[in-house]
Amino acid sequence: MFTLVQLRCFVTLAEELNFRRAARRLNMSQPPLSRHIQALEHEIGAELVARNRRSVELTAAGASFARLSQRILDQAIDAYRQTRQIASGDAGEITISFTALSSYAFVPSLVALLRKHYPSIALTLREMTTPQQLAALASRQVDICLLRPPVALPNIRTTRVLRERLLAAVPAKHPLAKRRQINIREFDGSVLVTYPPVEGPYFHGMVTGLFQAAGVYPSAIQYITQTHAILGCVAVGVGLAVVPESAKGCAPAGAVLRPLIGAEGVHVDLVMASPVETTNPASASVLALVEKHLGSRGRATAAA
Amino acid sequence: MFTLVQLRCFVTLAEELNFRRAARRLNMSQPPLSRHIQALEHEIGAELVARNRRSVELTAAGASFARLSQRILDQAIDAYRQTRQIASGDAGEITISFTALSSYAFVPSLVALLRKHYPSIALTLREMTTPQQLAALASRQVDICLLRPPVALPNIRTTRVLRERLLAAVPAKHPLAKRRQINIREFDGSVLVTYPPVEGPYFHGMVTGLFQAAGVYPSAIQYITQTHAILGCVAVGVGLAVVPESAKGCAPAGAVLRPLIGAEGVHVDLVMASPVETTNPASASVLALVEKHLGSRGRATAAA
DNA sequence: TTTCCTTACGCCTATCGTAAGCATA
DNA sequence: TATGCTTACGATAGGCGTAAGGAAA
Repeated sequence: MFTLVQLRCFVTLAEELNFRRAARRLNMSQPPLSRHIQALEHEIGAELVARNRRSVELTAAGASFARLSQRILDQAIDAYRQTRQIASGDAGEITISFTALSSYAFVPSLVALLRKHYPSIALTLREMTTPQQLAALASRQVDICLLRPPVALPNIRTTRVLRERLLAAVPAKHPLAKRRQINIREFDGSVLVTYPPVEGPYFHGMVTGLFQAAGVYPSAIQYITQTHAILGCVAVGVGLAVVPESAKGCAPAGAVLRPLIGAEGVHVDLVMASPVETTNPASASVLALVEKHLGSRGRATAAA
Repeated sequence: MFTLVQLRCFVTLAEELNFRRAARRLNMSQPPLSRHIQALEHEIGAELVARNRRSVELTAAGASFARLSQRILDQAIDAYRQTRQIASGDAGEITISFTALSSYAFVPSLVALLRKHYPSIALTLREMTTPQQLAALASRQVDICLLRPPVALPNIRTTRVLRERLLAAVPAKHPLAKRRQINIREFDGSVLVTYPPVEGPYFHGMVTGLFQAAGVYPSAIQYITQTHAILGCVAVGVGLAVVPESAKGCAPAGAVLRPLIGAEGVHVDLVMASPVETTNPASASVLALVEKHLGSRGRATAAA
C-alpha cells in the first residue's frame, strides 16, 4: 500500500502542477518527489499525471485520486487532533447518572457548565435511583454518579455537591398551608407520604429518624419512591410529606412547601461519585470542573 | 505524521488486544509491532493502549483512534480501487452532448447500454445543437458528441451510429394525409416548415437540396429549429415538412408521417464524435462499447 | 515456570540530497 | 541555451528479525 507521505507529495503536485515548486513547498528536492510520484503510479498501476508537454497535467484517474488523497490526509489530521483532545480530556464521551430530584436542582447547571467549558465532550445522562447508580458505578457502566450517600464502594471518590434543608409539604387546602412555618409535631396523627426503605433508603431513614427523634407518630404511612409523585399525592390531599428544598422545582399547584421546625440539624446531601482511577480523561476534566465551579456547596470527602 | 502501516498495526492490535496474535496476523514478529505502537503513541502524544495488567486494553483515546484509523484505511483502499477503475475506464465521469432529436432515436438505448455495462461511470447528458456541439468538442468540454455531419475538426474521430430515411409530415386534416405515400412533387405550392440555415445547416441543406433537385418550389418557407416544434406547426396546419424517421417519437396527434417518394437516395446520419487522443479512459470504454453494440447501423469513417 | 511485552543488536532496505542525463521550447 | 523532469550514486535513517530482559500470574 502507498504511504501518507506519497499522498501528501501527490496532493501538493496536483495543486502546483509543477515538480520543482511542489518539491519546494514540501521542503525537499525534486528527485525524491519524482520518485514518490513514480512509486505511487507503479503501486496503483495507473498514470496519475501526464508529463507529455512542458506542463504537467492530471489524468482523469489522477484528478480523482487527488481529491480522495486530500480527504485521507484531512482525516489523518483530524484523527490526530481528536485523539489528542480525548487524551487531554478536552473531548470525548462521558456518561453521568443522576437521581430524579437532582434533575431539578443540580443537573441543569452541570449541563450548562459542561456545554460552556467542554463543548466537545458528548454527554449522556441517565436517570437512575441511588441503588441502581451504585451498581452501575461498581461495574463501571457510568463515569460519574449524582446520588445520595453513603457510597460504600472501594476505589470510589465522592464529593458533596449540594446540601439542602428539609421542608414540610402540605395540601394547599389543608389548614396548615396558612402557616409560614410548620412544626414537625403538627404531623402527629396525620397520614405521612414518604420514601420506601428499599428504593429510597437515604430519605426513608432520614424522615423516619426525624419523626422518631421528635416522638411524632403518623396515623398511617404511604410509601412512594419519587418526590414528584409524593407531592402529587400531597396535592390531592392524601397526606403530608417531608421533602428536600429542591422539590420546589417539581411541586404541583395543589401542594405547598413550608420551612420545617424541628429538623434544624438535619440536611439532605447530593453526592458526586466516580472511580478513583478513571480510564476516561474526559471524566477527570468534568470532575475538576465541577469541584472548581459547583463544589462550593459542599466539601470533598473520601469513601472507603 | 504517522504512517498507514502504523495505523494498520494499531487497528489490528485494537481488534486482537494481544500483541503476539496481532503481530501474527500482520505477518511480523512482536518487537516491530511494539515499536510501531510506541512510535504512534509518541507521535500523538497520548497513551493509546493500557498495558497495565496481563491483558491489553484500549484507552478512551485509543478506542476513538482505532475507529478513525479504520476509516482512514478503508478510504485508502477505496481510493486505490477507484483510481484503478477510472484508469481502466470501468469507472469515472463522462459528458455526452446530443441533438434534441437523437434523444428519441439513439440516446435512450445508449444510456441503457451504459447503465448495464458500466454502472460506475457517471454520465452527464447535455442537449445541444450541432454547431454548439462542435464548439464544445473543439474546446474539449464534452467527451462524446452525438451530432449531424460533417465534423470538420482536427484530431476528432467520428462513427456513424444511425442512418434514417426522410419522411413527409402533413397535417392529419390535410387531403394528403389519406395517402399511404407522398411524392415530393405534392409539396409544390404548399408552405414548407423546415430547418433554418444557421442553427440547422445539415437538415436545411438536405431538405432544400431535395426540393431543388426535384424542381419543387414551396409557396413559402417557415424556419423552425427543432423537429418537435416543426411537427407542432404541421399539426396545427401551418404547412408541410420533411423530417427524419426518428421524428415518429415526438410527433403530435395532429401530424402524420408518410414515406416520401422522390428522396430514395437521401438519408439522414447521426454521428458520434470524440477526440482521437482522449484523456478520459471512461470515454474510450464508452466508444468501444457503442461501436460494438450500436455500431451496426453505420460504418466508421475518419475525419480530417 | 510460563506468558507477554519491551529493549538490544546486527542486517538490510529505503529515502534523502547532490550531480549528471535527457527531452523540449 | 534554458527549463524541467528523470536517472545515478553515495550517505544516512529507519524497519525487520533474532535474542535477551523484565514484570506478572
